[in-house]
Amino acid sequence: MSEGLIHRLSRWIQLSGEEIAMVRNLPGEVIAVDRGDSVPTDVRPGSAVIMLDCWGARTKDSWNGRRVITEFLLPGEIIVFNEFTARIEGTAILSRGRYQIVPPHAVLALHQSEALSEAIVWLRAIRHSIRSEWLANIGARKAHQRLAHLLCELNARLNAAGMVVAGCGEMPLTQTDLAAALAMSSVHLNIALQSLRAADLVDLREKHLFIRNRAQLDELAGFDGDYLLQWPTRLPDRRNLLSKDSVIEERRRTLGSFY
Amino acid sequence: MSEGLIHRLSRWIQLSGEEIAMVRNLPGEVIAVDRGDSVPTDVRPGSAVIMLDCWGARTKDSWNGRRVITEFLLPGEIIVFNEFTARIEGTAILSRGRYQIVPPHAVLALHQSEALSEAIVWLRAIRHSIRSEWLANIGARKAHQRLAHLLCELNARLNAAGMVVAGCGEMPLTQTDLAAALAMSSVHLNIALQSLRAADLVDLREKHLFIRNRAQLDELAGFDGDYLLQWPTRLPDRRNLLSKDSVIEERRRTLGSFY
DNA sequence: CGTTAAGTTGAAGGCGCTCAACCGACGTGG
DNA sequence: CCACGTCGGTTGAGCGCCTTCAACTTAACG
Repeated sequence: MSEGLIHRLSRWIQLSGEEIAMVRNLPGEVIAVDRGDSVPTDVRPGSAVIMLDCWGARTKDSWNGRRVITEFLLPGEIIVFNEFTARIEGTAILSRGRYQIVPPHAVLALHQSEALSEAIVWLRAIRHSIRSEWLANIGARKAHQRLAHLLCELNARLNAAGMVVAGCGEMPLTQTDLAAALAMSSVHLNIALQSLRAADLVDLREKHLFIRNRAQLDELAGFDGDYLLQWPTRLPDRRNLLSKDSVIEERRRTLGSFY
Repeated sequence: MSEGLIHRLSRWIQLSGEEIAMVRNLPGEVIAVDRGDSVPTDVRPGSAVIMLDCWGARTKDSWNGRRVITEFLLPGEIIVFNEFTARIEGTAILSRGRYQIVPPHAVLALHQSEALSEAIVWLRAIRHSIRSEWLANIGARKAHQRLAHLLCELNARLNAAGMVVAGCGEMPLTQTDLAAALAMSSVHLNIALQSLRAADLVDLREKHLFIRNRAQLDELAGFDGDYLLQWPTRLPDRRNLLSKDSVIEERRRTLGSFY
């Protein structure tokens, strides 16, 4: 079902045929949506939402009625809901497509696989790291650099799902969306975007993002993809630090707690 | 040892004498530090850092050499390190004091207590929610409102540790620190601060924060403390949704995964 | 005392905001 | 089939928030 997710997971781990089948045949309601829809806030804790082929965003309605985007959800990305998730942010749909709600028992089943469990935790760590980088991005860069940085990131994340061909991938975000994520007005975002276009760095139109000069764009943005944790060192072997039972218990407890 | 942490934990759960003793007698090296120091990056995964009586910050060195603060660590707050933590951000010390590094086995021991485990997860959820709010804060508010909002937050967090008396608490952050957290220049932060002072809303000097007019400050900042999750509803009882074994397993797996 | 860190102030300028109008594409309904 | 409304994108004008640079003060500390 979700080839994007499988592609992402396969980036770090060798999935067995059984595991691939498990992911591909995940149970749970598949929901067809369009831009403007949102994921219900009463998703059962422990469930996971998989963006099958639509884009989404975590949003917050802040002061003055401004809707801020705190995080983008790309096709093939997975997010596990819990008691807090809905209280913190909303979940908006930004493009036509489908997502899936995987019930708690199936999420648990995924975690039975050592490799899948590790990969899912890793994906979550990536999302956390991205938020951190966003704060740094907004805090330190000028508008056109911020935009360049975000486009680099989105391109890399799309690429991680195998959705970039020849530097070009589908990217249905509106300029308003980008502005809401980058803490700037849509008017100025338009200007920043055009400066990138004028320099022939990116081509962003008809819902597609085309990086025309990756090296130069990275340079302008000061982009270093390390924070995306795309090329992980293997998790350190902790079996020599703790007893065997402790290892299992510790994995259960702390792999999920990375900040 | 860490009365602030105990105070924070007690906010939601009734700690037994045994649990209080367990927290108070946590093992692990206590380290005396001063502003400018930092927590080593090679903290063993699974360890926890407790800010006993010093302030800290997670920092990121972004483009142009700017050091951005992504998160403040207040006295009595606890953060569990894992394999990713150090790769994502540094951990700087902002005031003289002491922190403690609790070894993995002791962190696991804490989690043996149902109540403590729940509370620690809750504290982590709060920290995540705060980051989300920061993005919204920076994205939607003007400089003086951003500052007001942060001061409201800090006051509330200090209060959660029982460290505010008559609206006044110790707060050793420099204006440079505040600026680095709020995505603004220290010069303009100074101006924003003086506008708050002129309106007699806050008094910030000699390392103390005094909220002089809470209602008006909240109003100006558009501050709603809900995101601090200070008045939680109880975690929903999920025992009717899953088998007994599943409940235990699910808690282990998903309580840590809240985004 | 000399040095360093933190806070304060001024001046100058530009980056980015708001407001507003307009265009093109698209979908819908009369 | 056309009229219309909506949405997203683009552009212009004006201005003000905020930044940078710099100098100066004060406090803390050896």
